[in-house]
Amino acid sequence: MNNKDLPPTNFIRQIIDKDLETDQYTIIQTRFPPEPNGYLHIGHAKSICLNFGIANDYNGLCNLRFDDTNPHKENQEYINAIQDDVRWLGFNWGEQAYYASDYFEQLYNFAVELIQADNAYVCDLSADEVREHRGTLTEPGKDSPFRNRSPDDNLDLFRRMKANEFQEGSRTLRAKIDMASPNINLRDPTLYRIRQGIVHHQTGEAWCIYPMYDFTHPISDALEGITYSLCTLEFEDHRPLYDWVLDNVSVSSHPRQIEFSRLNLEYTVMSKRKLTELVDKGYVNGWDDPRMSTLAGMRRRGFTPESIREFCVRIGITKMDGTVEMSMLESCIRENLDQTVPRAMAVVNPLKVVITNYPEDQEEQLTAANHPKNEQMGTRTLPFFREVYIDKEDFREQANKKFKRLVAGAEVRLRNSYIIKCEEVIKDSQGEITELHCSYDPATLGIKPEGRKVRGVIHWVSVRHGLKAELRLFDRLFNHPNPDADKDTHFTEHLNSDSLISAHKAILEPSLKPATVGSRFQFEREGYFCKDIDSTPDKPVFNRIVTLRDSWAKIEQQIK
RNA sequence: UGGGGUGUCGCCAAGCGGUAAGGCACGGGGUUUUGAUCUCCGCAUACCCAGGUUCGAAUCCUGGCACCCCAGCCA
Repeated sequence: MNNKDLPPTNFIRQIIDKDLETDQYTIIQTRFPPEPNGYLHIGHAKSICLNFGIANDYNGLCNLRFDDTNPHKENQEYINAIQDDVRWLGFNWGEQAYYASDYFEQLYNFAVELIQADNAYVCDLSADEVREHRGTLTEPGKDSPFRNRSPDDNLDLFRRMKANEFQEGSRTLRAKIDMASPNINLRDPTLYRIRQGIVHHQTGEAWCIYPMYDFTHPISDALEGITYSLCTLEFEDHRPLYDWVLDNVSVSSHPRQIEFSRLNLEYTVMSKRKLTELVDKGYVNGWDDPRMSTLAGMRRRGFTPESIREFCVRIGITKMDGTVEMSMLESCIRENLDQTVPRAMAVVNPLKVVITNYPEDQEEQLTAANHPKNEQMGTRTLPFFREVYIDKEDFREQANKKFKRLVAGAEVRLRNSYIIKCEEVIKDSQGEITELHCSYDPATLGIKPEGRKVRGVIHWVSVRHGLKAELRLFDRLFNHPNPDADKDTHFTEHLNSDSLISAHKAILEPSLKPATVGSRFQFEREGYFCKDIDSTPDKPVFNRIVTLRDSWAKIEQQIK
C-alpha cells in the first residue's frame, strides 16, 4: 500500500544514478526491442514498464524497436498487435517505431569493416559441421578450415553472398574471435546467414542475407544512442560478444548492457513457443483468448493497464530468478477494480423467493448506490417485485451463527432493499428445495432497525426484470500445467481438457443492460467481471477477472 | 567435470560494516446494507552452510553446498 508512494528503486536505477552523478550521460535512453514473432505477454510488461519507466522518470527516451532479423517467424500482424499492446499499457515511443531492418545497409557495411580488419570470415562449413567444430561445454572447439581466408577473399565471398550467388546454408559470415573460449558464444559466432525465398515484412526481397541478433543488437542500440540496453539474464553470456562487436566496429557510442531476471508467474505459460503452440493447435481461441497470459488476453479478460503496471512495480527488478505468486497479481487488479468499478448484483444458481406479504403485481423502483464509498459514481434504480431470485448457496434450512445468510425461520437483508424473513420452505417430491416463502418488513428499507440482529446481506434479482447472462468462471487466471509434472506431455493434456473454463448461466440485475464491452463490474461476493467481446445484446457474456470468494469458501468449510 | 549468474520470512523485495524496510499471503481485533473494502495488531534473535577478519558482518575474506543459464545458420 505504501509501496506505491515510494519511488521504485532497483539496482539498474542505482547504476544510472551513479552514472548521472559522474556526468556519464546527458540524456538517458532505453529501448524495448521485441521480435515480432508473437503477441506480448505479462513477462514483456515487466520489460516495458522498466524501460519506459526509466525513460519517463529520468526525462529520457525509450524507443520501440522491432528486432526483425529473422523474417521466417515474423509478420505484420504481430507488429500491429505489439504496438496496440504497448499503447494500451500506457506508453508512447515518440515519432516512430524503429526496426532493426532499417539498419540492414549499415549493418552490412559494419560487417565489411570487420572483414577488412580480419575480424570476420566467410565459412563454408554446414550447420552440422559448425556444431562439431564448436566443441562442448568442457572441451575447446576446433578452428574452421576457412578461418584463415584472406580479407580480400572474404570480402569477395561476402559480396557474393549478398548478391544471392550461394545456396541457403552453404556459407555464413562468422566473427573471428576464439574457438577455445570458455564462453561458447565467443567461439566464432555466426554474424550473417543466407535466407532465400522469404519476403521480409519490412524490406521485402531486398536482402537474402540476414544479420544475427548478436551482431544486430549492439549496433542497433549504438546507432540509436541507447545508453542502457536492458535485457534478461540469459543474455549475460552474450555481453562479452555485445562488447566485442562495438569495440571492433566504427560506431561512436557504446551502450551498456545490463541484465535482470525475467518474470515467472505461478500457473502460467510465458514462452512464446508454448503460447504459439496453444494458438496454432487450437487449444485456445487465438492470442487474445482470456485464458492467455498475453496482454491482449488479459485485456479481454478484464485486466486494466493500471493493475499490470502496479504489478510490475511491486515485483521489482533484480537478478534473482524466482516465481511470483498469482496472489500478487490478483491483489493488484482487485485493488484497482475495488475503487473504480461499479457494483451490481447477480444470482448464479437461482432459487425463487416469493414475498408473500408484498402486493401481487406491485412493482417498486428502489435506489442503490453504484459504489459503497464513492458517491460520485451515482446511483441506479432497481426494480423490486413480489418474486425475486436469490442464490441457492445463500440459503440453508439450518446453520450455525457463522452462516451469515438466509436460514429457515430467520431474517436476512436483501442488499439495497428490505429485510425478509423465511417463513416456509417449499420442496418437490424429491425433497429438493424449489421455492421459499418469505415475508418482508416494509419499515426496513434504507434503515437499520434498532437492536435487531440480522445475520447478513445477500443479493437478489427480480424474477420479472432479471437479465439472463453467461458468466465465464476460470479455474485460475491463466490455466497452466502443474509445474511439477513433466512439461510438454502434461502441457498438452491439460490444455486439451474441458476443465479450463466453465460457463454459468446467471441472472443479473437489469441495470447492467446498457453495459458496453470493456465495462467491469463487481458482482458482490462473486467477484469482478468484465463484459466480454463475445457479448451480444441478447446474450451478454461476462468473464470473471478475479474472485472474492476464496475466504468465503474457507468459512464454508468451517461451518459445514 | 568449462564458463556465466543467483542464494534475506510461504512468495516478491529493501539492505552496500553499525545491530533485519515494505508489499503479497497468512492469523487475530474493530467498522461495515458486499463474509468485500477500510482499519488496527501479529508475523525472520535472523539473512544457504562452515570457518575467519572486526568492538561490531546479511553486508568483508576463505572454503563448501544448492539452484538457474550457455554447445541455433533463434531472439
